[in-house]
Amino acid sequence: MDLLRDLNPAQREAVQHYTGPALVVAGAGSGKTRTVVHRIAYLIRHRGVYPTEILAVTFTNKAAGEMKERLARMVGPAARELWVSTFHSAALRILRVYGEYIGLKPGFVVYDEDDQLALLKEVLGGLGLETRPQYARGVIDRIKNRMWSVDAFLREAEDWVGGLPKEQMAAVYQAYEARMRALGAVDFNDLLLKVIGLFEAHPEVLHRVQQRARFIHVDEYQDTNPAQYRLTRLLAGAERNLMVVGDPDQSIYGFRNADIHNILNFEKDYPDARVYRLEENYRSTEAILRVANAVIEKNALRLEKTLRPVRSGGDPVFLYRAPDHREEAAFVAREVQRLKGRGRRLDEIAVLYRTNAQSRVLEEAFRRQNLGVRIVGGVGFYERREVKDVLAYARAAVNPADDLAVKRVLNVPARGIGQTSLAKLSQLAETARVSFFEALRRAGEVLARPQAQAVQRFVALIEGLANAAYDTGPDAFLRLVLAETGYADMLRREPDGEARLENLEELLRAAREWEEQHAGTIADFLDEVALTARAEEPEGEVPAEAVTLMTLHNAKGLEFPVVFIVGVEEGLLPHRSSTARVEDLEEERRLFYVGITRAQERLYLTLSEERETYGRREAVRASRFLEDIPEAFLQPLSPFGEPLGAGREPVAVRPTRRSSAAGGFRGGEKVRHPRFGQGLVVAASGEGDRQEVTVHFAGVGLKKLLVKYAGLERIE
DNA sequence: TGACATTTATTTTTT
DNA sequence: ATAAATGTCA
Repeated sequence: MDLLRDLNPAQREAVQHYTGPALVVAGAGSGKTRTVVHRIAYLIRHRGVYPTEILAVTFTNKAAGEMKERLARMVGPAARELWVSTFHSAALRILRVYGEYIGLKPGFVVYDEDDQLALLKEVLGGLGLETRPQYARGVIDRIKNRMWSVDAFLREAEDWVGGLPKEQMAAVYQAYEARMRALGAVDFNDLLLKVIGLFEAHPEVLHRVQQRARFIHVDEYQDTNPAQYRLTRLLAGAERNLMVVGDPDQSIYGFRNADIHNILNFEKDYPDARVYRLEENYRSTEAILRVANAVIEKNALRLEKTLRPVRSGGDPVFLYRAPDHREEAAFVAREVQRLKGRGRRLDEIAVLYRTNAQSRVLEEAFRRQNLGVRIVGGVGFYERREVKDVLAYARAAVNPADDLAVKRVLNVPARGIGQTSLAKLSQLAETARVSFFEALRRAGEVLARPQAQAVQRFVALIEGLANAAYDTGPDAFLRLVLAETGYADMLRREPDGEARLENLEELLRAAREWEEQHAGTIADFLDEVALTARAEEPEGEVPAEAVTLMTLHNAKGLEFPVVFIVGVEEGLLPHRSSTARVEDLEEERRLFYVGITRAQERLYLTLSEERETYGRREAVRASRFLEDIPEAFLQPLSPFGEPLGAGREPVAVRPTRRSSAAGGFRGGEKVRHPRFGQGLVVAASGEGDRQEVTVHFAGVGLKKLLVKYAGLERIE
């Protein structure tokens, strides 16, 4: 297969780039991944580079998996020698090998956000300080990301941060770090920071890793944070065979300390960098792209670039304004139903929103239309209580120093070890300066006979699990946990235990799937889980045919023939928390841009006039970003998806289902009104005499009517 | 200790 | 609207 065939001139040049730094500015849908994959294949086939010398870093594990697959197809078995992973997975892998060099315990665990918060709650309580753990976590994140020392923090930070004077916050940070060390835990930022520390303290280790990464690719470079930036520079070292790929217009992770300047300044960092620009868009129609360009043009912080469509013309971009969020969701569902009727497959359709909370109404609307949905992200699978409990047993077995995990499962299921006993044991751990688990071993010193015996049984249980952990695969180990701890029995006795047990079945399935791909123990599986984003989790039962629902953030890198972006309103997009600063506002605009450029053929923008948040109804205004789009680029729609404003009237109406019980009306029914004529019920509330319906009448618009007086007649 | 009622926070996005 | 945290009583 010719690696250069089927590439445009710009892609071809990038693919043939050999040594030295390179920046590939790749607009949305410009064949970015394709270019990287071909380049790696080209290095192997035509430049004599060994696969074991190539590293490719992606943003998500999923992206890494996809890239590996495409490479396998292109270069065959040699692909297995390539190093393709995320920054965090790569860092963890390095630390598992070289961690001892910098004093990491062999069995260290990776703490996720929830663990951090739980620990911080403890730390704040211990210091007698009052602030939200989330705030403290945010500050600690910032300290680590900027790689500040405590002194630097005291010098640089505002006097009052995260709800505390900065001196107190510094104390929180130090206590947090000390506890993390004692627990044998590292947080997400630590993964990167410790590798940086390792490389700086042990150049020979850096050198060895560099042999494994002589040719480096960093995907989504616009979303790298300062630590990732530093790590990249260290790895690129003197050889500097570094190709970064990205699009400043798609930088949407500023809140996670990603710094768009990393890509904007690449040419300053590497003055001899070659720059390749991929501006030809193969994904979207011209109609969609001109909207995208109109939106992103308004940003100041960018590298000038215009996406050129390859696909001319196309359907107009549609705009629908709903009376409220329910009707907005109903519109989307009806429209999807219509598209399905015209032969669209549901998996060709995505609905994107700014916040996860918006998914709920949509899910309900789709269910009413009997349309399957697949929700990506949202309430995390690995965040469910039962999953966390079972994994906490595994963590406790792998690393008994993990106090949080031990405390979590000590009395789950109930073992008669209550708050009082827990407090005494914690006290003992603190005064004796030993781990909580060690304190459990000495329970006899502080507890009465029955409690002490219960604790002893628990200690024996964990020790038994710990013994098994060395040589047991995740599936078998987790089964052991369920059986030995009585956890499964406990769930069987609970009212909603059935659903929880099913979730655990899902966990076991995930473990088995993992085992098919990797060889390893429960400890390795825990690593995997720690680095898995919510968007990459197992999803449980998904209908065979389903519409995809997800946040705009999760949609990055994906494409769909039909895309709906819902809630294009002030307060949501841009989000209310991001309107104060220009940088934040520009990021919101990029987020909108990312959403628009996911669409291949058809794009719908929808918004509501009223929306319920926190159970409170509020009037909302259209997003300021809509004003950036010339009116001629948008086609307003009626509630039935018929073009408005062009003098055309709604025609075909699609009743949802069977009509309801006598008298009552429901959404989707066709009705006749003595004065307004034919119309379609778009919403109904209340019952009997008090039933109120919202009806859309051709040429009249939406009317809210009391059924009792309206004199509506059902027609079909 | 557990069942139940009441209060409170939560909704920005996630490796 | 809802889930989690807190409080109250048996």
